[in-house]
This record gives sequence, structure tokens and C-alpha cells, in this order.
Amino acid sequence: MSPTIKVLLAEDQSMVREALAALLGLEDDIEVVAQVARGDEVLTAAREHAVDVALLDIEMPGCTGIEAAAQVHKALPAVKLVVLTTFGRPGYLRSAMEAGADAFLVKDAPAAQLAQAVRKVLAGERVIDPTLAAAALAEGANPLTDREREVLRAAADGSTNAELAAALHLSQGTVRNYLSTAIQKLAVRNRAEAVRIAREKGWL
Amino acid sequence: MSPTIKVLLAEDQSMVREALAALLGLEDDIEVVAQVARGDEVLTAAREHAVDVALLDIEMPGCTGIEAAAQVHKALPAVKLVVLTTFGRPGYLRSAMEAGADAFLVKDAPAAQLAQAVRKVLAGERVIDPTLAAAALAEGANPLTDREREVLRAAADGSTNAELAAALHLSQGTVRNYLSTAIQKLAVRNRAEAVRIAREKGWL
DNA sequence: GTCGTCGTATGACATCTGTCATCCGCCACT
DNA sequence: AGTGGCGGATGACAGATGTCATACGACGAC
Repeated sequence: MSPTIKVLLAEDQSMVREALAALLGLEDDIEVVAQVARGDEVLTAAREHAVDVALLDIEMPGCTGIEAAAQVHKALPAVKLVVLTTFGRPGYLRSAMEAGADAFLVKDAPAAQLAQAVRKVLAGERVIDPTLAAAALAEGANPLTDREREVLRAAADGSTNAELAAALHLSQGTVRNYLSTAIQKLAVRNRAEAVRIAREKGWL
Repeated sequence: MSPTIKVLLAEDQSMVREALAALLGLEDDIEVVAQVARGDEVLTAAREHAVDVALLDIEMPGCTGIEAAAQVHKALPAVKLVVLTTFGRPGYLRSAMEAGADAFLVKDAPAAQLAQAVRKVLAGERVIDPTLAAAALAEGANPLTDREREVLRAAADGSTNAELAAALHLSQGTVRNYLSTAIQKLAVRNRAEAVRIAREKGWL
């Protein structure tokens, strides 16, 4: 038997993080050698502990698990990357894959899949929920341009056009134009729905 | 030593649920005798397994952990209730307490507090984060009336006034009135902000 | 028995939002 | 050299949204 697999666990909610560590701790061949609660601590921790696999939640302070994945993939290409998320958003899957992730798991999958995924990525396999993969392919790429996305993201908290214009250094008319095109591309009828749909798809 | 404490675990994300079970399983005096993924399965499971403590997540399909807590509290008053949530929203704490909860934990608290809380509630203690308790008291009660809350909740997905009116069997004018008063009570400038603030406070 | 609050409704008004046509400069591609 | 997309802008217009005054019946508190 090979030496134990060294795993880094990145997840901001301590209780969940430590519970996942307990879960992985039950496996003989897996050892959680590092835990971090922020996206921007992933890279240094991965390097310091010479981990084999990094298990990354997406929603984290500092930076997202996807951004962290990209950093690790670039700096430590040998480290396998498992992205773990609450939301099975097709857009997330797409970005995770583009960031170099080897596995994409949703938190409502059975717990047993976690350890399995760790072993599989180490064996060179990729682990992706086929349903989600299909959904990601079916819905196509994010149709929003960079600016449209930025404006929509900024509008998500209920800011008015005037506030958005000031915050983004744009004219009010331009803000309205971007929101208007975003609304049309997403086939909805107002900015609130646009925000909701873009969020659901992981396009925000 | 008394017999092991029988715990029911209610949490919709399997991976998190099973991980928490693994965590509690490490404690000698605690046994997870039942797991459910839906709020509306809590009561029957609690009854069937004669549990001592029910550990309830708030965000669940079926019904919320808070509603489930109220049901259990009424039907099985001897069962101790621990509410566990991702969001430390003061309004949640308030409702949980009103529903008869004995402990209120946020998921970003250290994992060790979970088992401790289970033991404490069984000993008759109440477990509440003091910071959160202070916040809940400081911000006062939910200022929204039942109808205002319903309309705001329905408006959260970006529905237009016409759709809201149809869905709630109200006139469009009435919908606007409710949203307008809600907007004023929350001291914000439009429905989107009102939704955001009400959510943050746990008033939705 | 009156007062305040809630739920519901209307009408008028001002402002905000969404749409559309049109324009400019820039850059990439052919 | 021309085409097309993107970022940015303006102006006009229609419709949605937010505000306010006002009204009425129900109900609970005092």
C-alpha cells in the first residue's frame, strides 16, 4: 500500500470543515494535513504541506475556490483539485474545469463519494456528475459580456441606476443599456429576474 | 455513565449531514440514531426513534428547521432542540427561540461546540452565541406585518406587480402599497434592497 | 365605545426602468 | 478596406414602480 494521501481542506464554515475532516479521517489511506478557511490561503498551505489533493469549497472569503484552484493549478500542477460546492450550477462546473479542477462534487451527493473522488483524481481520473455535465453542456456558455456581468453583479444588491453609474464610472444611460441587453439575453423581464437567473446558472 | 444520547440529524445536504454524523460519532456518549433530509420528516423520525436531541438545519426542503422545531416542541416536549444554521441572522435566532429551541449554533462556530451543545441542552442548559443574542435584542423585532412579509417574499424572485397581484389575489395598487410601506419600514429605496435587507435580518 | 392597527382598495402624481434608434472609437478578423 | 463585436454615450418614449392621501370594514385594547 502506498503512503497515505495528503489532503488540504478549504471551507469557510468551521463546523462543516471539521466535520468533513472527521469524515475523511475515517479512511485509512487519507490524511487531512491542512485546513484553511479562506480562498487566499489555499496556495501557500498547499505548498507548505506538500499536499496531493486540495479539496476546495467555492464560496469562501478571500477568493473563491475556483480562483484558488486556478492559482494552485498554475503554481503546483501536480496537485489534484477537487471542487466541492453547495450549488450545482452549471456555470460553476464550467469555470471549475477551466480553472483546472479534476473533480466537481456537490454537497448533496452521498458522503462516500468524497473519499472516492479523492482516490480517483489521484489515479488520474476526472470525477463529474454526469447530469450536471450534461446541463453545463446543454445550456451553452455565458452569453453576457464582461461589462454586462459587472453591471449585473453590481445591481444585485438593489442599487439604483444612479448609484451603479457612479460606482462604475458610467453614464446612467449606459448602465440602463447594459442591463437592458442582459435582460434580453437572459430572456427575462427585469433586472431582479436577470440577477436571479444569472446566479442560478453560475454566470454572475 | 448514563446510556448514550440519541440524536436525530436533519440537514438536506447529504455530504454535510453524513460528515456531521461522523463528527458526532467520534463522541462516546452520543449516537446518531436517525438522519433526515427534509423538514417535514423530522417529527415522525423523532417519534419513531425516541430521540433525546434533534439537531436541525434551518434551510431544508419540506419545511424549515424552525417550523420542524415548533412541531417537535409541541408534540414531543421532552425532546431537546438544537438549531444549526449557515446564517447567523438575528431574526432566525428569535424565531428559533420562539419555536422552542434550546440551542442555536452557526455553522462557522468550532466543531467542538456541536457535541458540547448536545450535552448542555440535555442538562437543561440553553446554548446561544452571546454576540448573536445581543444583535437579536439590539435590532428589535420584525417591523413587517404578515402581509407585507408575504408580498416581499413573493417579490423576491423578480415578479412584477401584476404577477404578485395575481398570485396573492390582491389588486396591483395594494401590492404597491405593501411594498411601499415595507420599503419605508426597512429604510431602503426599492423592493430589491428591501428583499436583501429583510433576508439579512432573517425577517423574510 | 372609541382608538389604533391591519388588510384591502382607489386615484393621482413623480420618478425609475426598460426599450429602441443612433452614434462614436477601438480592436480583431478577413 | 471592410465587417463586426465591444465599450461607451445620448435622447425619446412607454410602462413599471414608489409615494401619498384617502377610504372602509374588522378586530383588539383600553
